Amino acid sequence: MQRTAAQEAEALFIRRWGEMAAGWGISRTMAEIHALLYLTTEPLCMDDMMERLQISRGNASMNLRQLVNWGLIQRIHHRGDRREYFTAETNVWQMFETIIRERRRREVEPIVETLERCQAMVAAELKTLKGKHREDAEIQLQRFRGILDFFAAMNGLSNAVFRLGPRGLATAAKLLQHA
Amino acid sequence: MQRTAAQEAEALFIRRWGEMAAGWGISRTMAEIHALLYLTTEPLCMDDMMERLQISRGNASMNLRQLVNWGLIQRIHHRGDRREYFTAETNVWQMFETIIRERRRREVEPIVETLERCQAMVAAELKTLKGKHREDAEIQLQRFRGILDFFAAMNGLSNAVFRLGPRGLATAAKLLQHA
DNA sequence: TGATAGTTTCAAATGGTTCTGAAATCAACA
DNA sequence: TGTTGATTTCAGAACCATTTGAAACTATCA
Repeated sequence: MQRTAAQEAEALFIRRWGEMAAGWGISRTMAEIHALLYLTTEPLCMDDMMERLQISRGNASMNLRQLVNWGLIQRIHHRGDRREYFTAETNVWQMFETIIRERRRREVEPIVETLERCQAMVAAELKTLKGKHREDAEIQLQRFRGILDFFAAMNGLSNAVFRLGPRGLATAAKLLQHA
Repeated sequence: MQRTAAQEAEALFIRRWGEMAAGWGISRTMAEIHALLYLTTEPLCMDDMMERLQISRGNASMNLRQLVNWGLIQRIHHRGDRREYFTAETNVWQMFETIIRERRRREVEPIVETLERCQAMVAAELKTLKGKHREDAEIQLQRFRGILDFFAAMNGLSNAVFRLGPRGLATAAKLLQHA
């Protein structure tokens, strides 16, 4: 059976999307399922995906659940069909916002909290310190502040871009060209 | 021996920084070494770090090399001392730019290349297709384009922000507030 | 050139994550 | 409520990246 260009392109994209995701701490399979749904117009059921990606039922189930939790795909029920179907968000802009918000919540917030605690700990001890020790503590505080400031600025920027909506990125880039 | 707040804060930050990095596809140890150097004013040698982080010589060597490759830390030689010392970039802004550029080069560029190939493959076949097949192929092309456009906009924005320099992020966010 | 301190390399071990497959559970319908 | 088909769970298997430690290598100095 001759494969069409569309089929080959699909396979190629799915593979690469999975590889890229793996480099960003997202499981290859989760990304592959997402890629498959992103490219497909009709909703797919679990068996479709197991067949297409050659994965086990358990694996499919776990990763589908995660994708739903992230808000990147949706469950769909067809009347008169007991199976569940899934579709992906196809608005890339929306996808991006979802991913950024989730990762911020899961990974950035904990480190910000830690940094604030570190700052507080050292600041509390600062007045009891003298000489070299005091200088060192002050430098350490600067370092913590450096990262905190960065994250704050990053949040500000991403919120501003989100606020601009779907064309936000391009608009923002254009605006900044002339800044 | 009583630990100072500064020492505890250091340990806490190093641990969390490593955990965060692990969630982003960067090895825990690499990030811990980086965190240690980021907080320390004097350059450290390999043995200092092995001791401090409880890691083997080989591990330290490999990760130090990677960090140097990324451009996040520098080798330093002290006259009359055969050992190599290392320091980290402490300008968070610069750090950020370095990381974004590296990851773009390593992870984003390959997927962009793949997407362009996918597009080309499908586009070439498009004129031979009719009816439903043609519609499907057109939708697939839209999906590929969607991601490509997104990456292009993202590149544009990050370049614009880089161009603004150290205060770029904050400036950009402020500008966009009023857009 | 030999001796020594320092660094890199690499095969093997480890540890942690992901995946499988079958049993348990759940939900819809008669 | 029982039957059936779909989904979830989970213990063990498989897999992969990281780490170790020792040997090889390199550079410096006497």
